[in-house]
Amino acid sequence: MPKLMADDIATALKRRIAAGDWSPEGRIPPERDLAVEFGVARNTVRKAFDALERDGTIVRQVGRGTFITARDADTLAATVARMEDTSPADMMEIRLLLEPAAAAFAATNASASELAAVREAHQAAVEAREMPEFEHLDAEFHHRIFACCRNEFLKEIHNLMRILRNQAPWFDMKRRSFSEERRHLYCDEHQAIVDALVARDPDRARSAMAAHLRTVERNLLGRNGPDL
Amino acid sequence: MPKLMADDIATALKRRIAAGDWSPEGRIPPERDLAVEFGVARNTVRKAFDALERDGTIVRQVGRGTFITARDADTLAATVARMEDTSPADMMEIRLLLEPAAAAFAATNASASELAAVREAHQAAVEAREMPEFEHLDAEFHHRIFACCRNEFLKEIHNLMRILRNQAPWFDMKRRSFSEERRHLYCDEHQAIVDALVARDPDRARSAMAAHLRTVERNLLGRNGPDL
DNA sequence: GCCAATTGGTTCACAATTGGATCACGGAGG
DNA sequence: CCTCCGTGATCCAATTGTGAACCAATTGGC
Repeated sequence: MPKLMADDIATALKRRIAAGDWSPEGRIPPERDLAVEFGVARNTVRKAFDALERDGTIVRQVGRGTFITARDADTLAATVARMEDTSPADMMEIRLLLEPAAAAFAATNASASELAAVREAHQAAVEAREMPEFEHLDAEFHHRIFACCRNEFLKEIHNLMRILRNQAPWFDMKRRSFSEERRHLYCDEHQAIVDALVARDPDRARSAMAAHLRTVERNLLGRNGPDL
Repeated sequence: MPKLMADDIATALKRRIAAGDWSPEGRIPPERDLAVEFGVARNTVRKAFDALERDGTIVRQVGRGTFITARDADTLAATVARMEDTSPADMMEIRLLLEPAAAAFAATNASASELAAVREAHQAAVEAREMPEFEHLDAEFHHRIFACCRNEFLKEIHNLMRILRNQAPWFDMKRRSFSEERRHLYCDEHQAIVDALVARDPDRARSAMAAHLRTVERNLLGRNGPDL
């Protein structure tokens, strides 16, 4: 008979919580069940829970159950909230990481109709004259490339970036950096990307996209990107 | 059996809305039908709808029905909901894209204390014996590398991936693929990454991480990754 | 224009589950 | 002998799900 079973159970529970046995923000099995599982009286489990409750790792609610107090870092909502503070520089760094790869994927994986959709978005952007409309079509162009990748997760990550970039501070920045000359440059670079996709040339697609993004970075942040 | 069904149903509904199951005209089946479909009392479905109505994803009208408000798949919440269905293969593809780059960033940018934190997590993982604990420390190791990158957005993306991988279907998959032998292999590969970081060698860090992830991919998906 | 069917809104009593609290019992150890 | 701690049991209080009934608004057919 080991001394202080309650303490032992408390530490065992802590480890299992830390290990993620019951997902964060999740519910812990009822005291009665755990008592059976540990082969111990319910009162003893309660003692153990008392300790965990005191140091704040769990919360108990009559009639509902016992819950792990999720640390902020471990919830989707908190993570997304933190993303909303992303700086333009950080964002550009990630775009530079993901989009050339996405363009390469697209060059190998895209179906004919998907390619047509990309060209169509490009064409629409060429014809757009005002800044908000061009902005929207530009984003659509990039998004359709991601839609060719055969990777839903990558597509959703880009979706996320697009939403973040559509929020107020970004919009002002884009407006300030916009000019007719730059719009033409972007269209040319888009054309180069489309050409590479149509040619099914992943490497050229990758480098065309990288070149384009470095241009965007230069215009947006007023400095040279790294030479990748 | 009160097991917080309303919450479960609410998240299920959110996901189906995000996925566009019964869009596009925006109408959701009647409460009575859904109650049957979920095998649950109508009152319970109503509870779930109450939550969705509060956070504005649906609108209800007596005599007409329940409708999706944000038909736009362009909200953060919907995007994240769709991410929850990410397949392991897609996830691994993105990890293979981001983590080697992150390791390279870390090799150049990490502060001494951040490097120490990475080593500490590695050491703890080496000493862990049980599968859930090792799993958790393994994730922590990877996350601390991202924390060295000087890119908050990249860090949060990884956080997001970590949370997704902690959900039920993934957990079972990881458990099945786990073995003592593989744990040792992972530890060795982690060591190689740590060595490269300490040596401040971005290229070696990148390739060590890539090699590690290909091992993980092989074990998790039971096939060879592409030779990058 | 009226009526019936559909659909969300509301309320109620009931049962099941779950944490909260207390008590008597018994063994281990001082 | 006395204290500490786990056991087993009992009862309480809070929450949730169930099933049913009825109301109110909308729609569509007659």
